[in-house]
Amino acid sequence: MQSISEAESRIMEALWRKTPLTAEQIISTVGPENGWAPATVKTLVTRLLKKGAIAGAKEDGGYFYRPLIARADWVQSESQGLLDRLFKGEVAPLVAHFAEHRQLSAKDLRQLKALISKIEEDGK
Amino acid sequence: MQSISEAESRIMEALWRKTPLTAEQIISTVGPENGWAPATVKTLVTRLLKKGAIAGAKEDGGYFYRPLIARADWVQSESQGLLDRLFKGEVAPLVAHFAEHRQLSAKDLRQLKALISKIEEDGK
DNA sequence: CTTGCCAGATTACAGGCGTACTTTTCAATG
DNA sequence: CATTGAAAAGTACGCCTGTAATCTGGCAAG
Repeated sequence: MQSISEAESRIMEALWRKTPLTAEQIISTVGPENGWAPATVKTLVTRLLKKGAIAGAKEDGGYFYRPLIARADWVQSESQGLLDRLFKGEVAPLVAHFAEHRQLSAKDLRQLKALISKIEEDGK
Repeated sequence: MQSISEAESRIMEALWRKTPLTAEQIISTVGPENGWAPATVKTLVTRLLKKGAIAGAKEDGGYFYRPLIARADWVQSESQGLLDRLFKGEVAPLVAHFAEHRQLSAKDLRQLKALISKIEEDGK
């Protein structure tokens, strides 16, 4: 509950990509990705269990882990903090910042315009 | 150099708001803001000194601290990390996320449209 | 019924962080 | 020159994190 650490989030990402996963599967995806020993992955899984961020249960022949919190919720709390701390909670300055640092691709621009149109459409 | 911690960033913010500041001034702004004892603020200042994030020097009668790194640079590394970790480096999904969570104010929308227009204008 | 495997718990340990006090070292002032 | 006052360095300490190994208890297979 009290915030997922950086390393722990790697486990979560794996589970959000594909759910459920066995311990074996988590270890074989997340381990190599991060250069972690199996024991390390198990520790992180244990901590996530204790935090209530994931749950494990045996289902049809295997033992599977599932995330208990939604990625969107996690993303929300992570990005809200940054937005508040760095940009006084305003989205536009954040985007402006990325624009200044050449992080705005043509694709982003296209998607942003579409997004804005859609929002205005809905609001109408 | 190796990343400014959350608590340390409060000191930096004070120095970015107004530079230079004396130890006294830092303590009297940052301390109450965060409920920190003077000793705590001094520790954070020391760590920032050791990290090379700020510098202290005596100038006309007082001892003043100045930031050695620009806020823009710090904001950049902070937000880049989040963008990469959470949104695969794409800005549009980030904005979409905020839109879905009602974090997009009318003001933001207006500013975003202006920003996009300006970018397209420049690119032309 | 026994044995072995695996999930979960326990233990380990160093480094960073938040919080804070104490000691040392200078520079200025009397 | 001596004292003082503040800056900087050192000490402290508990918690979280990253990294990892080991112990334990229950279920499944033989």
